[in-house]
Amino acid sequence: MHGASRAPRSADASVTDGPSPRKTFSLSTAISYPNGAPHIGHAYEVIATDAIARFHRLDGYDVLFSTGTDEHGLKIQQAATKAGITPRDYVDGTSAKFREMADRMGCSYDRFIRTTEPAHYEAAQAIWRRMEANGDIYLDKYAGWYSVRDEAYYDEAETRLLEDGSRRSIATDTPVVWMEEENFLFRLSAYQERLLALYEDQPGFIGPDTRRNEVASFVRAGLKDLSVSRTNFDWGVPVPEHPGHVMYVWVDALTNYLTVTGFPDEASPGKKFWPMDLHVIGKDIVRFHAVYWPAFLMAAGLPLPKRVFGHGFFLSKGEKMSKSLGNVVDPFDLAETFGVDAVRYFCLREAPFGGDGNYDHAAIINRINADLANDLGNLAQRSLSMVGKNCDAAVPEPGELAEVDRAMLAQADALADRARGLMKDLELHAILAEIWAVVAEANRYFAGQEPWKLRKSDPARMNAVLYTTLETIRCVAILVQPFVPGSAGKLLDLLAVPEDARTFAQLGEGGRLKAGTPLPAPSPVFPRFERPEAPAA
RNA sequence: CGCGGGGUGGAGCAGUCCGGUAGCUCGUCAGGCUCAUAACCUGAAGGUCGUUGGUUCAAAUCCAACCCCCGCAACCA
Repeated sequence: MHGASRAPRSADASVTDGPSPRKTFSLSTAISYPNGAPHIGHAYEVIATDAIARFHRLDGYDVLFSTGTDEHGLKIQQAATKAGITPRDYVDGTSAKFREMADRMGCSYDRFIRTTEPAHYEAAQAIWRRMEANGDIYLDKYAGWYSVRDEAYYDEAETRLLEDGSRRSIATDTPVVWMEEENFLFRLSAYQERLLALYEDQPGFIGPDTRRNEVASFVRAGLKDLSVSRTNFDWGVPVPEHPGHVMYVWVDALTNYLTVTGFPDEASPGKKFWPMDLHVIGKDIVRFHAVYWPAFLMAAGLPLPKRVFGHGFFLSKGEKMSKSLGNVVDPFDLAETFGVDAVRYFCLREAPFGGDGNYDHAAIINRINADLANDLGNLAQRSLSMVGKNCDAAVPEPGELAEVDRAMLAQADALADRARGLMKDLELHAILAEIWAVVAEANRYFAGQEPWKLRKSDPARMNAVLYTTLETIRCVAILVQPFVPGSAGKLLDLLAVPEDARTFAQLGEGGRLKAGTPLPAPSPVFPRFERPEAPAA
């Protein structure tokens, strides 16, 4: 049941055998709340996480990459009622769209978790029982002004009375009603010191740094116990032994990360993936992942994830995208217009990972044409077409390499370690910048060596230059696989690099091109994007 | 009163933690090349780094005050 992998994993099959267990790397996106259509933000998160997952797979790790949908809660129940169908039918439809989106974006998740799965109910109830057994969950009567829209209680002072006698929250301006509930509370207040110690001792737990500062100051301001059950609706995971209660959505939702590792089954093959190495989430839900989640896990006596990273948002002309402003960008449209790899490249290159980015058509077109088509695509095309015409369509014999050639290759070979170092800090944009610096260098090298002149004056030298260029492209292509998997694969096809020779272990001396290997006819890998319509106003 | 992010050549950004010739991408202009996807290479123009004051031999970078922009409701990463 667990770990059903749907994406082809060519390289993995051959190396999983053998007695020594490989080092693991497990990571997740947040699970999406499917009460609307997926937009570019969801796409961004799953694309970035996919790139990190692919990077580690290529680097020899045994990877678990999970994503999915968070399907419970009052808002879903209400949306379903409005649509005149059951919550179950409702989420079956909307969850599928999120999964389609991840597929469309070329994401190689190993597990798409839905919180409505039986396995997840079991996990959520198991963690509940553990927290309860630890004495951190207790029953309490609660009364206060409740906002359905916010799913939150407010103190009377946080509300205001309108002229018509109704009451609204001041902060959110949503209607509130007086509610009295018997609720289970989680003893969050007991974890304040331990959480602060966690942030202190494990500075990498929350990233980027600015987010950690925010969270730490929030915790330092004092934590109140958290209401973790609801009785006013029933679309949720039932609280064990208390059929009238369903769990607060965040208890339920956060537990998905355990579910995907097979929790609570001790014998599950996924157990080795807990604790996860990384949760990639939006900056708006850092608090839930960096405060509630570790507190729940501490209460349950379970190990904590290594890192929670809050990425930024893509803004439209500096404004938040929103349905009401009508400036949302549909990921399906984007992929249709520009191609999946172009969208992936843009998202990961345009904004520093962790910071906000700006989306606009001119920017993505510019990236596609300048970086993908002109720099890398054209480098491949100009070198491969020379090889096709002048080297019998096979990898040329390099002969003795000159100093410039070796310097070029040294730069390409140095990329892997630089990339690994930057990946540790999740500097995805910087990895791409480093790779493209080598691409620029390769273009300079090619122009400087003028192989088209050597063709007549010194064919052996031409061969060395072309070989060096092809080899540089090979290294670049292997390294960009996590970011633009489809195009990188095509590029490697053009270089006749076998499917099983495309991991980071084959970078540099580990897998140099063999002279004489026949090459297919070159064709453009990254076409330029030409505006179909007249320049927009 | 608040919390956070930001104000650097035409545009978008890096650099600010650990002061010391202001850098990158795109755009513009000029030149080169012709292998290549009107691509590639070279060079140039263009910024008193929000303002004011302070520390210092030296500040985009440290300190203080101030000004401006954007989030901290909702659908939502």
